[in-house]
Amino acid sequence: MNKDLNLLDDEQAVEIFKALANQTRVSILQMLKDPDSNFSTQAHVIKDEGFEGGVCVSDIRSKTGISQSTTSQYLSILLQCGLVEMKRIGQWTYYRRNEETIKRFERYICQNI
Amino acid sequence: MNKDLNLLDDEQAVEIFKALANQTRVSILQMLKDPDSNFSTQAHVIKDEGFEGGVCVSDIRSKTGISQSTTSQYLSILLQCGLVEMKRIGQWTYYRRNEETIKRFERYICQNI
DNA sequence: TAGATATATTGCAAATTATAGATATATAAA
DNA sequence: TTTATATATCTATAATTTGCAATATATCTA
Repeated sequence: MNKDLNLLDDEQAVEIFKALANQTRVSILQMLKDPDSNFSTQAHVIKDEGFEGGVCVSDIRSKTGISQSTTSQYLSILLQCGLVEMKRIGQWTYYRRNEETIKRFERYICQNI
Repeated sequence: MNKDLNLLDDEQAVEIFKALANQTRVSILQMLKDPDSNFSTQAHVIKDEGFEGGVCVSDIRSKTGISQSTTSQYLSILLQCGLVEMKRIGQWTYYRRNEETIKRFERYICQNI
Protein backbone atom coordinates (compact mmCIF):
# COMPACT_ATOMS: atom_id res chain seq x y z
CA MET A 1 0.00 0.00 0.00
CA ASN A 2 1.07 3.51 -0.79
CA LYS A 3 1.18 5.66 2.30
CA ASP A 4 1.52 8.91 0.41
CA LEU A 5 -1.91 9.83 -0.86
CA ASN A 6 -0.36 12.40 -3.13
CA LEU A 7 1.17 9.74 -5.30
CA LEU A 8 -0.64 7.25 -7.46
CA ASP A 9 0.57 3.69 -7.40
CA ASP A 10 1.07 1.72 -10.61
CA GLU A 11 -2.25 -0.05 -10.25
CA GLN A 12 -4.23 3.15 -9.94
CA ALA A 13 -2.34 4.61 -12.87
CA VAL A 14 -3.16 1.64 -15.08
CA GLU A 15 -6.84 2.05 -14.16
CA ILE A 16 -6.63 5.64 -15.34
CA PHE A 17 -4.89 4.62 -18.55
CA LYS A 18 -7.73 2.17 -19.19
CA ALA A 19 -10.29 4.88 -18.60
CA LEU A 20 -8.53 7.17 -21.04
CA ALA A 21 -8.04 4.46 -23.66
CA ASN A 22 -11.24 5.65 -25.28
CA GLN A 23 -11.66 8.80 -27.32
CA THR A 24 -15.14 9.58 -26.04
CA ARG A 25 -14.11 9.39 -22.40
CA VAL A 26 -11.13 11.62 -23.10
CA SER A 27 -13.48 14.08 -24.79
CA ILE A 28 -15.82 14.11 -21.81
CA LEU A 29 -12.93 14.96 -19.51
CA GLN A 30 -11.79 17.69 -21.87
CA MET A 31 -15.25 19.21 -22.21
CA LEU A 32 -15.57 19.36 -18.46
CA LYS A 33 -12.56 21.67 -18.37
CA ASP A 34 -14.81 24.50 -19.47
CA PRO A 35 -18.44 23.66 -18.73
CA ASP A 36 -19.67 27.18 -19.39
CA SER A 37 -18.58 27.24 -23.00
CA ASN A 38 -19.14 23.55 -23.74
CA PHE A 39 -22.61 23.12 -22.35
CA SER A 40 -25.01 25.73 -23.64
CA THR A 41 -27.75 24.39 -21.41
CA GLN A 42 -26.52 26.43 -18.49
CA ALA A 43 -29.56 25.20 -16.61
CA HIS A 44 -27.65 22.36 -15.06
CA VAL A 45 -24.31 23.95 -14.43
CA ILE A 46 -24.53 24.27 -10.72
CA LYS A 47 -23.24 27.50 -9.22
CA ASP A 48 -24.71 27.04 -5.81
CA GLU A 49 -25.05 23.80 -3.94
CA GLY A 50 -21.29 23.73 -3.46
CA PHE A 51 -20.63 21.87 -6.67
CA GLU A 52 -19.55 24.48 -9.17
CA GLY A 53 -18.61 23.21 -12.60
CA GLY A 54 -20.84 20.17 -12.31
CA VAL A 55 -22.67 19.09 -15.45
CA CYS A 56 -25.58 16.69 -15.53
CA VAL A 57 -25.53 13.41 -17.42
CA SER A 58 -28.07 14.36 -20.05
CA ASP A 59 -26.09 17.47 -21.02
CA ILE A 60 -22.98 15.34 -21.42
CA ARG A 61 -24.97 12.80 -23.34
CA SER A 62 -26.31 15.29 -25.86
CA LYS A 63 -22.83 16.69 -26.39
CA THR A 64 -21.19 13.32 -27.02
CA GLY A 65 -23.94 11.72 -29.07
CA ILE A 66 -23.66 8.33 -27.36
CA SER A 67 -26.58 6.58 -25.72
CA GLN A 68 -27.85 7.33 -22.24
CA SER A 69 -26.70 4.04 -20.78
CA THR A 70 -23.26 4.31 -22.34
CA THR A 71 -22.91 7.86 -21.06
CA SER A 72 -23.81 6.74 -17.58
CA GLN A 73 -21.36 3.85 -17.76
CA TYR A 74 -18.53 5.99 -19.10
CA LEU A 75 -19.04 8.46 -16.29
CA SER A 76 -18.98 5.65 -13.81
CA ILE A 77 -15.67 4.45 -15.23
CA LEU A 78 -14.23 7.95 -14.93
CA LEU A 79 -15.60 8.15 -11.40
CA GLN A 80 -14.21 4.77 -10.43
CA CYS A 81 -10.63 5.77 -11.16
CA GLY A 82 -11.10 9.16 -9.58
CA LEU A 83 -10.85 11.38 -12.65
CA VAL A 84 -14.24 12.91 -11.90
CA GLU A 85 -16.41 13.37 -8.86
CA MET A 86 -20.19 13.51 -8.69
CA LYS A 87 -23.02 14.87 -6.63
CA ARG A 88 -26.65 13.99 -6.82
CA ILE A 89 -28.95 16.97 -6.51
CA GLY A 90 -32.60 16.24 -6.87
CA GLN A 91 -33.17 14.08 -9.88
CA TRP A 92 -29.90 15.07 -11.51
CA THR A 93 -26.42 13.71 -11.08
CA TYR A 94 -23.73 16.27 -11.69
CA TYR A 95 -20.23 15.34 -12.66
CA ARG A 96 -17.14 17.50 -12.67
CA ARG A 97 -13.41 16.94 -12.96
CA ASN A 98 -11.48 15.85 -9.91
CA GLU A 99 -8.45 18.07 -10.28
CA GLU A 100 -6.72 16.41 -7.33
CA THR A 101 -6.51 13.07 -9.07
CA ILE A 102 -5.65 14.68 -12.38
CA LYS A 103 -2.71 16.47 -10.77
CA ARG A 104 -1.56 13.22 -9.21
CA PHE A 105 -1.84 11.55 -12.55
CA GLU A 106 0.29 14.27 -14.19
CA ARG A 107 2.87 13.80 -11.49
CA TYR A 108 2.81 10.04 -12.01
CA ILE A 109 3.44 10.43 -15.72
CA CYS A 110 6.29 12.87 -15.26
CA GLN A 111 7.96 10.86 -12.53
CA ASN A 112 7.13 7.22 -13.24
CA ILE A 113 6.76 6.88 -16.98
CA MET B 1 -3.59 16.93 -39.35
CA ASN B 2 -1.40 18.40 -36.66
CA LYS B 3 1.28 20.62 -38.14
CA ASP B 4 3.24 20.93 -34.92
CA LEU B 5 5.20 17.72 -34.51
CA ASN B 6 5.90 18.65 -30.93
CA LEU B 7 2.31 18.12 -29.94
CA LEU B 8 0.42 14.88 -29.92
CA ASP B 9 -3.11 14.90 -31.28
CA ASP B 10 -5.95 13.22 -29.43
CA GLU B 11 -5.79 10.13 -31.58
CA GLN B 12 -2.11 9.54 -30.92
CA ALA B 13 -2.67 10.14 -27.24
CA VAL B 14 -5.44 7.56 -27.09
CA GLU B 15 -3.11 5.05 -28.77
CA ILE B 16 -0.58 5.69 -26.04
CA PHE B 17 -3.24 5.32 -23.34
CA LYS B 18 -4.14 1.96 -24.84
CA ALA B 19 -0.53 0.88 -24.83
CA LEU B 20 -0.19 1.84 -21.18
CA ALA B 21 -3.49 0.22 -20.17
CA ASN B 22 -1.52 -2.88 -19.23
CA GLN B 23 0.66 -3.28 -16.18
CA THR B 24 3.32 -5.34 -17.91
CA ARG B 25 3.81 -2.82 -20.69
CA VAL B 26 4.08 -0.02 -18.15
CA SER B 27 6.67 -2.08 -16.29
CA ILE B 28 8.69 -2.60 -19.45
CA LEU B 29 8.79 1.13 -20.08
CA GLN B 30 9.79 1.74 -16.49
CA MET B 31 12.55 -0.87 -16.53
CA LEU B 32 13.99 0.69 -19.65
CA LYS B 33 14.54 3.90 -17.71
CA ASP B 34 17.60 2.33 -16.14
CA PRO B 35 18.79 -0.59 -18.25
CA ASP B 36 22.11 -0.90 -16.43
CA SER B 37 20.53 -1.69 -13.09
CA ASN B 38 17.51 -3.57 -14.37
CA PHE B 39 19.18 -5.95 -16.78
CA SER B 40 22.04 -7.80 -15.19
CA THR B 41 22.90 -9.47 -18.48
CA GLN B 42 24.96 -6.52 -19.58
CA ALA B 43 25.89 -8.54 -22.63
CA HIS B 44 23.17 -7.01 -24.70
CA VAL B 45 23.16 -3.49 -23.45
CA ILE B 46 24.65 -1.77 -26.43
CA LYS B 47 27.16 0.95 -25.72
CA ASP B 48 28.51 1.20 -29.20
CA GLU B 49 26.54 0.85 -32.39
CA GLY B 50 24.92 4.21 -31.70
CA PHE B 51 22.05 2.71 -29.71
CA GLU B 52 22.95 3.24 -26.09
CA GLY B 53 20.41 2.04 -23.60
CA GLY B 54 19.00 -0.57 -25.94
CA VAL B 55 17.97 -3.88 -24.41
CA CYS B 56 17.31 -7.05 -26.36
CA VAL B 57 13.98 -8.83 -26.35
CA SER B 58 15.13 -11.91 -24.47
CA ASP B 59 16.50 -9.82 -21.61
CA ILE B 60 13.17 -8.03 -21.35
CA ARG B 61 11.37 -11.33 -21.55
CA SER B 62 13.31 -12.92 -18.69
CA LYS B 63 12.71 -9.85 -16.54
CA THR B 64 8.95 -9.75 -17.13
CA GLY B 65 8.29 -13.47 -17.03
CA ILE B 66 5.89 -13.40 -19.95
CA SER B 67 6.28 -15.57 -23.02
CA GLN B 68 8.56 -14.77 -25.93
CA SER B 69 5.72 -14.10 -28.33
CA THR B 70 3.87 -11.88 -25.89
CA THR B 71 7.05 -9.95 -25.17
CA SER B 72 7.58 -9.39 -28.85
CA GLN B 73 3.99 -8.26 -29.31
CA TYR B 74 4.06 -5.91 -26.34
CA LEU B 75 7.22 -4.31 -27.65
CA SER B 76 5.61 -3.91 -31.02
CA ILE B 77 2.63 -2.15 -29.42
CA LEU B 78 4.97 0.19 -27.57
CA LEU B 79 6.86 0.77 -30.81
CA GLN B 80 3.70 1.43 -32.79
CA CYS B 81 2.65 4.35 -30.63
CA GLY B 82 6.18 5.67 -30.48
CA LEU B 83 6.96 5.08 -26.81
CA VAL B 84 10.04 3.04 -27.73
CA GLU B 85 12.36 2.79 -30.68
CA MET B 86 14.25 -0.23 -31.91
CA LYS B 87 17.33 -1.23 -33.80
CA ARG B 88 18.20 -4.60 -35.18
CA ILE B 89 21.83 -5.52 -34.74
CA GLY B 90 22.76 -8.95 -35.95
CA GLN B 91 20.33 -11.47 -34.60
CA TRP B 92 19.19 -9.22 -31.80
CA THR B 93 16.58 -6.51 -31.72
CA TYR B 94 17.27 -3.81 -29.19
CA TYR B 95 14.58 -1.61 -27.76
CA ARG B 96 14.94 1.58 -25.81
CA ARG B 97 12.68 4.40 -24.68
CA ASN B 98 11.82 7.14 -27.14
CA GLU B 99 12.16 10.11 -24.84
CA GLU B 100 10.89 12.48 -27.53
CA THR B 101 7.46 10.87 -27.62
CA ILE B 102 7.39 10.48 -23.87
CA LYS B 103 8.04 14.21 -23.45
CA ARG B 104 5.27 14.99 -25.93
CA PHE B 105 2.97 12.69 -24.03
CA GLU B 106 3.75 14.45 -20.76
CA ARG B 107 2.99 17.76 -22.41
CA TYR B 108 -0.26 16.39 -23.79
CA ILE B 109 -1.38 15.26 -20.34
CA CYS B 110 -0.51 18.54 -18.68
CA GLN B 111 -2.12 20.67 -21.39
CA ASN B 112 -4.99 18.59 -22.77
CA ILE B 113 -6.24 16.42 -19.97
C1' DT C 1 25.21 -26.42 -45.62
C1' DA C 2 23.18 -27.68 -41.18
C1' DG C 3 22.14 -26.61 -36.70
C1' DA C 4 21.52 -23.10 -33.04
C1' DT C 5 19.81 -18.75 -31.42
C1' DA C 6 16.85 -14.50 -31.47
C1' DT C 7 12.80 -12.44 -32.85
C1' DA C 8 8.47 -11.90 -35.40
C1' DT C 9 4.17 -13.60 -36.96
C1' DT C 10 0.11 -16.52 -36.99
C1' DG C 11 -3.76 -18.85 -35.09
C1' DC C 12 -6.58 -19.42 -31.40
C1' DA C 13 -9.32 -19.77 -26.96
C1' DA C 14 -10.34 -17.07 -22.99
C1' DA C 15 -11.14 -12.80 -20.94
C1' DT C 16 -12.40 -8.14 -21.21
C1' DT C 17 -14.49 -4.07 -23.21
C1' DA C 18 -17.91 -1.54 -26.08
C1' DT C 19 -22.42 -0.20 -26.74
C1' DA C 20 -27.18 -0.17 -26.74
C1' DG C 21 -31.95 -1.54 -25.56
C1' DA C 22 -34.75 -2.78 -21.81
C1' DT C 23 -35.72 -2.26 -17.22
C1' DA C 24 -35.34 -0.49 -12.47
C1' DT C 25 -35.02 3.30 -9.29
C1' DA C 26 -35.26 7.88 -7.52
C1' DT C 27 -37.14 12.24 -7.60
C1' DA C 28 -40.27 15.94 -9.16
C1' DA C 29 -44.68 17.62 -10.63
C1' DA C 30 -49.52 17.46 -11.37
C1' DT D 1 -51.13 8.75 -6.12
C1' DT D 2 -50.14 8.87 -10.97
C1' DT D 3 -47.13 10.49 -14.40
C1' DA D 4 -42.95 12.38 -16.26
C1' DT D 5 -38.03 12.99 -16.06
C1' DA D 6 -33.17 11.73 -14.97
C1' DT D 7 -30.03 8.33 -14.09
C1' DA D 8 -28.38 3.71 -12.99
C1' DT D 9 -28.33 -1.06 -13.70
C1' DC D 10 -29.11 -5.31 -16.22
C1' DT D 11 -28.77 -8.15 -20.27
C1' DA D 12 -27.06 -9.35 -24.53
C1' DT D 13 -24.11 -9.22 -28.51
C1' DA D 14 -20.25 -7.65 -31.10
C1' DA D 15 -15.63 -6.24 -31.01
C1' DT D 16 -11.19 -6.06 -29.00
C1' DT D 17 -7.47 -7.57 -26.04
C1' DT D 18 -4.78 -11.09 -23.64
C1' DG D 19 -1.37 -14.36 -23.81
C1' DC D 20 0.37 -18.54 -25.41
C1' DA D 21 2.00 -22.40 -28.50
C1' DA D 22 3.32 -23.24 -32.93
C1' DT D 23 5.50 -21.73 -36.83
C1' DA D 24 8.18 -18.73 -39.80
C1' DT D 25 12.17 -15.86 -40.59
C1' DA D 26 16.67 -13.95 -40.00
C1' DT D 27 21.20 -14.38 -38.51
C1' DC D 28 25.14 -16.61 -36.54
C1' DT D 29 28.33 -20.53 -36.08
C1' DA D 30 30.44 -24.91 -36.78
